Amino acid sequence: MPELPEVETIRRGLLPKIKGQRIDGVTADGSKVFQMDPELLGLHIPGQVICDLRRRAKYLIFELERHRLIVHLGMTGQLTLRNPGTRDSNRFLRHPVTGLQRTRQHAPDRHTHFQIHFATGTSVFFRDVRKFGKVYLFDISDESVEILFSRLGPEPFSESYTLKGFLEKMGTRKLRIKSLLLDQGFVAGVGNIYADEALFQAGVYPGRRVRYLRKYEKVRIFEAVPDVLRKGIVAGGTTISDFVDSDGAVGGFQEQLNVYGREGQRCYRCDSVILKIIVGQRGTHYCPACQKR
DNA sequence: AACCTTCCCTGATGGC
DNA sequence: TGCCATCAGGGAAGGT
Repeated sequence: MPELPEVETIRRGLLPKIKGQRIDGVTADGSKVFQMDPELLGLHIPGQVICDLRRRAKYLIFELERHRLIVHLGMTGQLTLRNPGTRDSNRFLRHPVTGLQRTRQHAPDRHTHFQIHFATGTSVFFRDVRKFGKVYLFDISDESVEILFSRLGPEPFSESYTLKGFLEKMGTRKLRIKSLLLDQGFVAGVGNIYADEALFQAGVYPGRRVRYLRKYEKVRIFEAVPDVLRKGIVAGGTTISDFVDSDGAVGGFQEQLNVYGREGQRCYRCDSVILKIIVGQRGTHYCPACQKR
């Protein structure tokens, strides 16, 4: 599940390879991931240069000369480069939930929803098995793009992410802290994995009601969120099932997870058995000794 | 307004 | 062997 570190890892991998490249052609299928007529891609995109690739929350924004192509990877979305000079891989990563996933550059298949081709022969593929991803195309002068981002909270690495704002937004809210961290309007970019890891690092039980948190606990959560996200980026993201970077390689942060996916295993810090519960309809992992109720 | 639940979607898995 | 329920979850929609 691509969260901020996975999306940022993709951005950093793609940017140097595609910046300044002129788009030669585009192919797209009729998938529901497209939030516009997919034929508009072929109509508008070819001929334009990719000026930049930015990220806002979990969205990737391809800045073209006259358009913005915006991609949200949803649950299983992948954005990869394919170099015609490199052999496609037949290696797979095995996962009990989502099964076999390619781990290297691969040829397009039935889940590949669009391809951007460059004159060099290189392509960018968007592949999404479960189709929870979304693709948008905006004219560069279309200000309605802001509607897409208007409800997003602060970027955890920006100056808009302040303790003061963090505490104020918590206010006297009654929901559970895990659910609040998943709310993209509270802080942008946190998903299920990093929410669990941040709460472990902060030593806070995920089911705690926000209004009953002590101030020092809120401060620790405030600090833990960017900290675990940063560690995730440094490790190249987390691969539980589908995530691959722009070169098709798996991430490394799954090796550093303290609680996520570790149900029944021992806590590295205190040797207690990690538990899994449901919070806000999401699987939630925690250490009952390090994160007391 | 705040909060909670349901839905979308696919492929692997386990029970019968 | 096949069939069906179950699970994973980001985010929007619908309900209370």
